[in-house]
Amino acid sequence: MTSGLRERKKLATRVALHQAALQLVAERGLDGVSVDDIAARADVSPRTFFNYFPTKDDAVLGLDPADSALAAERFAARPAEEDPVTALRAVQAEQSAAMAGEPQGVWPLRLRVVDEHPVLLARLHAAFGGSERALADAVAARTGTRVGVDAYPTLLAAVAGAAMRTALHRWLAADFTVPLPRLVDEAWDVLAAGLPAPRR
Amino acid sequence: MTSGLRERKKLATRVALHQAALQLVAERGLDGVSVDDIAARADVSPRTFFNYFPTKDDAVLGLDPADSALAAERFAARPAEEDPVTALRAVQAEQSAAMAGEPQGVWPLRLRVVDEHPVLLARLHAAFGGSERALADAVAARTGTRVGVDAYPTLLAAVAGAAMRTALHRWLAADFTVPLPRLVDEAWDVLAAGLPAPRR
DNA sequence: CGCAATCTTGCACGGACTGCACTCTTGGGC
DNA sequence: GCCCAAGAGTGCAGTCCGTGCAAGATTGCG
Repeated sequence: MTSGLRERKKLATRVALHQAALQLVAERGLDGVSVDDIAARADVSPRTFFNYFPTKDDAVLGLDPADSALAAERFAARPAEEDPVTALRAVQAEQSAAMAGEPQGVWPLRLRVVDEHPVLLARLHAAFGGSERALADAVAARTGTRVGVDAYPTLLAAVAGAAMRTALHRWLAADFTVPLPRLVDEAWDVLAAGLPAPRR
Repeated sequence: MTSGLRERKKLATRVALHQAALQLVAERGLDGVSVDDIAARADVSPRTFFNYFPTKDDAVLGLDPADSALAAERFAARPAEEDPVTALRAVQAEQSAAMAGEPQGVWPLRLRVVDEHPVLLARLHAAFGGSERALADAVAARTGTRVGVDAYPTLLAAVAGAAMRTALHRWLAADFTVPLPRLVDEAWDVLAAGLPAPRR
């Protein structure tokens, strides 16, 4: 699983850099923290920082680049006879549970920090965008449609992103007192019903 | 309407900077163009550039900051008895027609450039995000729901963004040979139906 | 015509990020 | 255990982005 010492060390510094970046920015704000600060707290040279993250912002978010393919893979792994929406709901149920269950409450902290820095929000959305593109391909494969030609795959992928972002937004607004998977589920209920106006 | 000479000149340089940025980046790529280059082509000093745009990326996109409130305003202006989805469809019909009708084909060029530079895509999505937040407030006001508490307003706003982005994506993919408003409309048809799997 | 507000510009600076070259560590063959 | 090749960490120098400040030019208005 975790192969050599080399791999483990590399992962460790990556995590250390992310933690340092996230915590420092939470304390001092994005502009109050320099790359040098982050590198110092993680005990590496400033130059090394850029061997791990291409950008200060990326270090703060600390997203695993492999994550962008994850949703698409899990979607593709669902039983073939399943409705696309049903399959997607299942995938996001898993994912949201995983996010909520991460140790140290990384996601809550991430979301708080992101909420205060529009730039990071843009970066996060860009990451979602990567997932969505991969997901659109998977949806196209499953439904026999074509990305770019038919509306369905791109739209469904984008809507999935919308569902997740909405859920995250409400999760933050509720100060993380509500289970994230439930919020995701509620979003899909509204979507599957065709977005009817709520009765007042 | 257009008041003094001052105002007109200011707008002119703003447009000049945007055009210069967009065209240069289309020619040489984002990294092949510096702020100095852009300022030079627009005939202003490099320092002045930053009086108009906070960022090189923003100059390339050249979005009017007032646009972020536009969708919400038009939505609020729709007849009160209208279904939220219906109202939103009408707003996006107007907007997409306006975008497609802009002189010089600015939007096609923008989209081509954005397509080649993920960073710009992130910035563009951030701009959409601004619109969506304002829109969510408007939806909340209309439906008597609360942003952050209820799913509906944030979700509907996010879905509207998804519809528009999907339409823009297909517009680009079709090399702008299909009318944008039709693509927007198709997206909403699928959404209003609850995202049923397309029959193969 | 002349003053006040506003724009433009140059200067200097800090921070992000990159290419290059050098050193140090790790992993594997012997 | 020894050695060497690959990979990782580091320092240095340099480019470009973006900002505060203060001086110079332009416009609007009385």
